[in-house]
Amino acid sequence: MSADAAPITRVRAADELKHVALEQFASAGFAGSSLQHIADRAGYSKSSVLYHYASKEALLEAAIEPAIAEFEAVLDEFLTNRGSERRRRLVDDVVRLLLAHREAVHVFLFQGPSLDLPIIARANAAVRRLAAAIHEERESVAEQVRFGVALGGAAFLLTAGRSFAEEDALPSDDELREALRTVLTELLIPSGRHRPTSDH
Amino acid sequence: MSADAAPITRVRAADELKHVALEQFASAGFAGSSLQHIADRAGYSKSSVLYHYASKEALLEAAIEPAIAEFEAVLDEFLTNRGSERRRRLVDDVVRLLLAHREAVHVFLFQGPSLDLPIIARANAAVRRLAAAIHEERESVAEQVRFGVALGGAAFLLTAGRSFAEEDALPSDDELREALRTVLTELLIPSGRHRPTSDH
DNA sequence: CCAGAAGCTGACCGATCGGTCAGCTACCGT
DNA sequence: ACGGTAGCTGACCGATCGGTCAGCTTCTGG
Repeated sequence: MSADAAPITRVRAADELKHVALEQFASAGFAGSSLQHIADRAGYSKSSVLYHYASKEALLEAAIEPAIAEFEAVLDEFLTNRGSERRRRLVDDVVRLLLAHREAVHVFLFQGPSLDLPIIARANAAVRRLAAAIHEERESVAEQVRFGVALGGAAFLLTAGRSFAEEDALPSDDELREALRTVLTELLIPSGRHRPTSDH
Repeated sequence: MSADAAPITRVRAADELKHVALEQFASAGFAGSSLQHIADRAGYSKSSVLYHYASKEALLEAAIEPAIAEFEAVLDEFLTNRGSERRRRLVDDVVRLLLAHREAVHVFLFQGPSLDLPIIARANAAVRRLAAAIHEERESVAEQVRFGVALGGAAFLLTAGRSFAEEDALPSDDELREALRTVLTELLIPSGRHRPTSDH
C-alpha cells in the first residue's frame, strides 16, 4: 500500500531543509549561507542536506523555482493581455506573488545579478523581459522610474525593509496587501489622476 | 618639500582598492567578495590589501562610512526640521545621496540586516530611526507603505535594478535625478492631491 | 525471514577563505 | 653615504567552504 499516511516523515526532511535554506539565502545571501549552517539550523547534518539535494545550487533551485515559475506565468499573462484590465491584473498578481514568495523574490531580485547560476539566469531573463516591455510602452523616463520604484520598492518593503521596522508594529499581511495594492495602483495605473503631460 | 605633487601615487593605492572593493561588495555581496578577488581586480596582491586595510571589515568600513555619515546628516536634519519644507528637503537629499553613493547604499540597505558588523549596525540604526519617525507621524499603513516603497524603490532602481535594463537604454544621471524627484514627491508629499481620508 | 532501498551520518578531500609574517625594493631626510 | 620607513609581495597558517564516500540504522515488500 503506502498510498497515504506513510510519507508523513518521508518528504518532510527535504521540505524542511528547503524551507530553512530559503530563509538563510534570503537573509544572509547565497554566498553567505553555508550548507553547514543550514544543516545545523534544520537539525540535520551537512551530509543529509547533500543527500536530499545534489548540491548547494540544486538546493537553491528547489527553493526558488516555484516562485520563478509563478512570476513567469504572471509575466506571460501581462504580455498577452491587451485589455484595460491589464495593469490592474499585474498589480494584483505582483502583490499576491510578493506576499507568497517574499524570500524567493528577495533572492532572485536583489542577489540575482551577482549569482551566475542557470536558475538565476532564468529569473533574470524574466525580469528583463518585464523591464523591456515597460521600456517599450512607457517612453518617458519618469514613467519607467515609476515602474521600477513600484516593483522594487514593494519587494524591498516585504524583504530587506522588514528588518528595519519595530517588531511590535508590523502590519498584518492583509493590511500590507491592501496598502500595497493602493500604492502600486497609484504609481502604475494612470487613471484620471493629476498627471497631465508633465513627463517627457 | 613634498608639499605637493608627490602623493600622486601615495594615496592612490588605498583609494583604488577602496573603490574596487565597494564595487565588489555591492555587486557580489560582502560574503561573496573575497580579498583575493578584490586584489586581482585592482591589480595588487592580497597582502597589499591587508597592508592598507587591517581587515576585510576595515575595508568595508572605509568604503561605506562616508555614505553613512552623509545619510546620518540628512536624517538629523529631517528630524530637526519642522517646517513645511521638511519633506521636500528629504526628497532632494535622498535622491542626491542615492545618486552619489549607489553602491554604499546598496550594501547597507540590502545586505545590511545580514551583516553583523559595527559599521553596519550604525547604518541600520540610522535607517531604523528614520523608519520609527515615519511610523510615528504617519499612522495609516498605506502611508508607511508609501514611504517604504519610495525609499526602497529608489535605492533598488539605482543599484540592483540597474542590471535589468538594456545597457543602451540607461537614462543619464540627470534624467534619473529629475524623474526620481518627481516620483518621490508624488509618493511622499501629500500636496493637494487626491488622497482624501481613504487610508486607515 | 531477509534482501534491499531510504534516510542519515562522520570521516575525509582539495580548494579557498581571512589573516600573519618575514623580507624585498625604492625612496626619504639627515 | 646611510638608517628608516612606506609600499608591496610570496609563503604560510588554521578554519571553513562545497562535495564524496563508506557505512550505519530502520523500515518494507516478497
